Amino acid sequence: MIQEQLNNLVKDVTKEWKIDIGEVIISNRPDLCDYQWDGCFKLAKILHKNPLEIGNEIVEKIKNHQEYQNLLKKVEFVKPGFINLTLSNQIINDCLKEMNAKDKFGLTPLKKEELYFLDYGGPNIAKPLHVGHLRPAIIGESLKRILNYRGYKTISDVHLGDYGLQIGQVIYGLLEENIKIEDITLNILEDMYPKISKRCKDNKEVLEKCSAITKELQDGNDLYQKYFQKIKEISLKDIKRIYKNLDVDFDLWNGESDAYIDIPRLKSILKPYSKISEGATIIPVKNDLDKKEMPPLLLEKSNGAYLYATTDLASILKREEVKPNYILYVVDARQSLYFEQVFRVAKLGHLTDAKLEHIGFGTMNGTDGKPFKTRNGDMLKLDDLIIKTKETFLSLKEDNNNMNEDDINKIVDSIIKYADLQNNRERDYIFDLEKFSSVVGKTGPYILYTYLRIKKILDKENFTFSISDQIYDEHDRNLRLELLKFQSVIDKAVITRMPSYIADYVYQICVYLNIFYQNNRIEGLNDLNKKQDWLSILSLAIKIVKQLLDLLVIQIPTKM
RNA sequence: GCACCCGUAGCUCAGUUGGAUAGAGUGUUUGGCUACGAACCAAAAGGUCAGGGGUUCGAAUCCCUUCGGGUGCACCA
Repeated sequence: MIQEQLNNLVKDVTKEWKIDIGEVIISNRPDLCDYQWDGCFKLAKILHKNPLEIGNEIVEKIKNHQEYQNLLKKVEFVKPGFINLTLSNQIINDCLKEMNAKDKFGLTPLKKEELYFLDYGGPNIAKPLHVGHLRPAIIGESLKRILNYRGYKTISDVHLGDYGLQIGQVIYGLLEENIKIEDITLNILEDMYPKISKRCKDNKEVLEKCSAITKELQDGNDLYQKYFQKIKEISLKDIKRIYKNLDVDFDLWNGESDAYIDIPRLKSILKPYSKISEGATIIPVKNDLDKKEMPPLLLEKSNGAYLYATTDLASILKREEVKPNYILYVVDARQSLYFEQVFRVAKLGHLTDAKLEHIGFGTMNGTDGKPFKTRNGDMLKLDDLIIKTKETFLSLKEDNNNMNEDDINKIVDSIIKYADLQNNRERDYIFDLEKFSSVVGKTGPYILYTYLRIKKILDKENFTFSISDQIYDEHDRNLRLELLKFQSVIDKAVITRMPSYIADYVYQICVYLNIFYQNNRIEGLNDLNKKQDWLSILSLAIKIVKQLLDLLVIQIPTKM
């Protein structure tokens, strides 16, 4: 990897000072150089010298280094204190050849193998999937693919919300309306939860009844268990259908109810740390370093029923069986305090050796900046979002109606996923239906379109990959240089757990591809060497684009 | 009340161990199809990085403070 080679070069020429100076980074002034290094400032400060003096000294050393001719076309020291590095054509092309030849475009092997356990999706079996479920599903799936691609082992678990109060509420409603188990349908379930949930807010008595049902269900009440099984069966079938459409996949379909058998063990482990407060079992997690308030974790309700926290902790015990190095929870950022509590309890009881991370994502707001709701105050169902996006897409061009169904679905899917994944996941974001139907600019279709138009060139021509040591113009060079960033982008996405870096990168490659396309016509080229080089570069570029799209859970249509 | 997050172009947003001239998309104005597909490319205009103070050779980024917005704070998930 080129960046590493440059780093080694700089380290080598500065080793006599034995000072840790920063890394060589990709230039933020591409008009001046390809890579930059700003360690002169730090060196100058520590050595009490003029940065200019040090800079010139280092430049001389680099020029005299044995690797210089091979790696660089130019190295210079510029005003405030930067060392600017410009790559030689030779090394750029060598790197590209290597990327093409090696598996995963030459991604360096991991230093050690680790297992990531990912908890994402988190659908609730009592209610239909709505647009709010889009983010955890897509971010989680994308992260899983990124980690996997980087070489880590992963296990994904959907972690169904299937044993809490919401089930008690639905069962209460079904019994009240005398709906028999065999008559339960998806539609009935979809109506029931919001109805009873609202009543619980207004009426304490109903809430208590639902709470009691939940408790009895957890204790194994036969009738409630039968209702629960049926509700789960119907609901899960629909949930699986939607995730399949989204190309989101899980290794495990466990839920809160599956964690139940580990609760007695959990309770005994946590016994030394537990206290009874107002009839409920709590675990204080505040420590002396806390500036903020840190409420205790509620392990068991005063009526003996278990909560989200109980099953989450019990799930950790179960997950520990596969000895994960990390457990990632891809859940709404508003739950950060909650996860802080859970993680502290997990540490108290030494439930796992894994590092626990809350991968929070921002709240989805409407265009008014308030939490998103449809006109009638509900959440927009995920199915409806897809239907609406599809309708808008078809109305854009008459040609779109002539495309095959599968291609249309893939494009619509790319619109939705790319609109979501390009956001920095930690921030709240505006859910704008208009944005979810745009096909121009920085969108899924822009990338797919770029891929297909380049693919078409390649399909017409007969060639095998081979590149000379030439680079023909600035557009050509920019494209080649962009491809070299592959490893550093993947690494950044892994470290920050942010798919948006991948989304950004694939867009940037496509921008350079389109500029190239516009300026450098391949068809009818007389210079056969140039033609060969360009076809090779384009073929490598779109292979990379395809791979990056896969990491973003986006599929490529046959045409558009 | 306490705590956390956020405030960057008209709008939506990048900018993460502090670096050079703060970047995209969209919208506005304008130019480019006899063309490997114009779902594209090119150009212009658009900024007190919420305000103030501090640290630093250097701050959108770190610290303090004011204002504005959002979120969370035990029997929901």
